[in-house]
Amino acid sequence: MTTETGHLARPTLSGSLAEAVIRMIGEEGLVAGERIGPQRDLAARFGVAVPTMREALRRLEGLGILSFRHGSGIYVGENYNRSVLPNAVLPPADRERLVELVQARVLIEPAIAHQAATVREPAAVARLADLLQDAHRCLTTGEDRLWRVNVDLHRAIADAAGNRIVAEVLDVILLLHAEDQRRILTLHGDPRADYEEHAELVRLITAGEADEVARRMHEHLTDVAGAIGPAKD
Amino acid sequence: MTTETGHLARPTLSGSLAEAVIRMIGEEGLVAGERIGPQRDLAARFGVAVPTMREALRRLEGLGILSFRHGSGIYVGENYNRSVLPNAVLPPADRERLVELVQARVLIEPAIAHQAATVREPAAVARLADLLQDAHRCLTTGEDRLWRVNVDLHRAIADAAGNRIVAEVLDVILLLHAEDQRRILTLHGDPRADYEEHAELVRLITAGEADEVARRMHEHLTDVAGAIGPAKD
DNA sequence: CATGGGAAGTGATCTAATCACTTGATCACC
DNA sequence: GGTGATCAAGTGATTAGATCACTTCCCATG
Repeated sequence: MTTETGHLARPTLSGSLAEAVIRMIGEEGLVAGERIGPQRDLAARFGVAVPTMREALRRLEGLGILSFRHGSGIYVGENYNRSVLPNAVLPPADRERLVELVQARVLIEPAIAHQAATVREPAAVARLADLLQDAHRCLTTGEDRLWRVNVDLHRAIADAAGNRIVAEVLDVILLLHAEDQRRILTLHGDPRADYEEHAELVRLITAGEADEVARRMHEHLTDVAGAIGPAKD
Repeated sequence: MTTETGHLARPTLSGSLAEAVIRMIGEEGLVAGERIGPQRDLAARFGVAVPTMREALRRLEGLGILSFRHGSGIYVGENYNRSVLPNAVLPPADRERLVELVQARVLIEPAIAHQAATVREPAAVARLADLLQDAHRCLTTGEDRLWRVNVDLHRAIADAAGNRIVAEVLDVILLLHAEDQRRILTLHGDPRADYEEHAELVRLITAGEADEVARRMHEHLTDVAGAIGPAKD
């Protein structure tokens, strides 16, 4: 029970190498998308053989902190300096797992919306308006992008709450079994009603109506959860 | 679409190997702590050279899905079939980051407590009583374990909510910069008051007082956040 | 100016050998 | 007979160098 080291110890060479690479990225001020040196140079720099260096780099690739491109180079990934990460190699989800995923959203997102209406991070609030408009466009033209836009809208709400950890948590939840979530939610959802509810959520956040937006967000998500939850397949 | 592939694609050999290993673990029904075969056998089985196989395994090690023990074997780790993972190689946290961490708890935990008082997963509720008693013992004897016990109590509350995703989220938040969190919270906290508040939280959960426990949890955490938040160092 | 080819840079994989650590059994000693 | 040291086998860790595959970009050609 209370043992649990959380796999944080790194007594191994490969482990300390990974740590050293992280430090190096920080010192050189590299950001996501930029290239780190060639593996051969890195190996020489840290005084190890290429395969050993590659093991350390692969480890970071698993976390999404690095990204390999054959023939091109090794690049800093999106998850560098990100705290909460999704398990990228998760076994396929059963129905129960998906229900839990949606219920987790029911639990967390109202609180996020409440905070968003309180903090109202300007950049994110501006993006809310854009996304809403974009969603409306997709709705009239029937574009496939609608799902993505709606997800981005929920993420923008989290951004408006002004807390990176919270934003990352929601990000991960929305990313987990993303395809399954999309299938299940588009199946049970009404695009028109979704849009109206999103518009109302954005209005309430902009107006700073924290309590009301939390209530509405709860309803917005409970509708979906209720539709898929009880169904036993 | 907004770019962002979420590093889910695995066109590389090392990537599909990692996926295959995950499948293999599932098929053989292995659980955390059990040994997977020797790397040489695995390499032969999947028809690749040892270094290539090791790269795939290292990638999973980075995620905490595997654990290497020199001379002993390679074992299934705690994070197998876990959805939400902590970044184990995070650069050191600045003060702002730690404040966000605590604020994230303020945001999420009241909702968790509310759900816990509603669902009241029996096993977890039973553990709550045990942990409370344990905390009391630590308090009287002045043991160092108190911090760990208190953290476990918060985690048990999340378990009582009966949602694995939510429990994992809280787990990760409590694990992030754990040492910094411990330092900052023990500095500003009053062990005696903490115990009383925890006892009240447990009582309310057991009694199913969802709204009240959410309010109390919010206060319980706001006290701490308020104490460390404004201070500009 | 556009295009195709080729050279250089870089990652991907392999082979095969050696070293280091763990584990368990064996065996000597008490 | 029990206890402890020792050793052998199993397994991970690291190395070296070579070769193949992919990307990028420059330059010559049309």
